[in-house]
Amino acid sequence: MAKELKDLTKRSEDYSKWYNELVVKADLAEQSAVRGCMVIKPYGYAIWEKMQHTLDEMFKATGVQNAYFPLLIPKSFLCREAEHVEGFAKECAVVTHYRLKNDPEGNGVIVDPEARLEEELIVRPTSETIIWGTYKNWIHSYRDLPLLINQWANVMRWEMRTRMFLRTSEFLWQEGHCAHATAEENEARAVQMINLYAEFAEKYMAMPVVKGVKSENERFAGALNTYTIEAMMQDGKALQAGTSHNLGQNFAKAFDVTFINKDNKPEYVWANSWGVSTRLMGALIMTHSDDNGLVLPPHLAPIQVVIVPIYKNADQLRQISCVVEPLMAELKGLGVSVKYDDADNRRPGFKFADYELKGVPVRLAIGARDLETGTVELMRRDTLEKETLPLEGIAGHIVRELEDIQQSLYQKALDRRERNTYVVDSYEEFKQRLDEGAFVLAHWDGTTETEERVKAETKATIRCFPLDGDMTPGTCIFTGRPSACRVLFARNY
RNA sequence: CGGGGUGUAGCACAGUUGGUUAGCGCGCUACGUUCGGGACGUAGAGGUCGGGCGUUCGAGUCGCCUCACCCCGACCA
Repeated sequence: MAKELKDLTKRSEDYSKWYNELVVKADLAEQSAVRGCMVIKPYGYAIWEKMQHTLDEMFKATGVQNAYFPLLIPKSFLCREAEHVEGFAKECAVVTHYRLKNDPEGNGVIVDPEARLEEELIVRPTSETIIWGTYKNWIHSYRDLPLLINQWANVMRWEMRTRMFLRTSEFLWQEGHCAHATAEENEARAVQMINLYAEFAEKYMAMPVVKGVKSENERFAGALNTYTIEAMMQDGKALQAGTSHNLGQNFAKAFDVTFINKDNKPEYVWANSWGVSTRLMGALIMTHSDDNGLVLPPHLAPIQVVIVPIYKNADQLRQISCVVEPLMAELKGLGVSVKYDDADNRRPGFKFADYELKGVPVRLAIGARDLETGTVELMRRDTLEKETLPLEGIAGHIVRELEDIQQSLYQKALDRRERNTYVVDSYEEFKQRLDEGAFVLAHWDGTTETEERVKAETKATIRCFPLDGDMTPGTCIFTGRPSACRVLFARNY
């Protein structure tokens, strides 16, 4: 037992390298042989699929359709939008050849030097360029607009340093690319999508977020305006969880995408793009998990309820199963995802610990004792509290309990963020609060120069101008110059 | 690309001033006893010690080279 615990502690230490000593390694992913890429294991992928399906339905409700564009982008496409190149073209994987051949010296295969591509292809780091290259052919009239497209895809950025879930070389994401006829409609769409992300984060991930606008320095290469949702992790650091960009007419101009408007005049199309990635899984882990492992909000848990039978022999198991099976049917009828773990190659204690590690929100245990008394033991993953309840009416109770867990996870995260958010008026306090792990609302003179100086001195960056922030002018706490409003500072992942 | 660190069984590690047959724990396999918080006993399987070259009678251990990974910077969702 002591050894087991030590082992668990070791796993905890191991995981802390990634997640700042917050949670135990929950075995969702592992590093692949390819530099900085991850293998997402089935249970981890099930969580991602749940996120995908939920987001997909939300997108479709706003009129967005899914499509798919090529993985490889001709290098020339990336040169079209100057600012985009400036911000993005650097850390990319490049395809230079199209064929291998057998090594004449017998050492396996080599790249065939004869097979050099005339133009290199870039493994997409994001798809704006190829999509706008395509939109040129799709958009001719105001009747073709708005064009609302989303793609679920993988992208690759040759990151110098990778971190599981938060910054892998290859990651899974969705990227929405919309084209609109007017600037107003376009801006409204960018705002709509950041609101959608915020709703997803709060309702499904139980993760409160600050909606805001990025500073000029932090915004997407080629965008007029970048909206962001920023979440606070358990150590007080910020994580950018989703973005939505108003790209103005930059990409339309770069790719010559015009339409004939109602007055029969040609006009450039207005563009926006928006995305969230497997980073959300990192956010989920770092927001709720504890030393026993994952804690999943019921709305995203692949398994919401696990039932563990406790029995001494096959006959007892049969009796327990007779009680469990109708309950399973009832729960499924209520839309609850339930697993009955009657595997006899693991003992109950092992299963308990294992499902805690997996973050299953509700656990039921039923043994011979319960059969006699007509009860069941229910445990909540978030509080680890156990209760013995009558079997009668348990399904309805579970549904309410799941909802309660969802709410209380959100409330707990919100309380933590509010407790650790400070309105600050001196540089001294600014530094002190950051060291404690906090969000800081402070006045700033609006210059990139000051922003970078603060980053160099404190490692804190401007996360955003909060959309519902305090708009009262003041004086910059770094330079004493006038400031239009308070901005949100934090250290970030 | 700079600075630091680690490579020994599936995982996590120990391995003395160089010494003969390379070890512990977890996991794995078989059998038995167990089963309400990660069970226990017995018996097993599993290693070109990251790779290469060198020093030596002898290298997991020393030297040089190389590769991979991790951490801190620059880059970034």
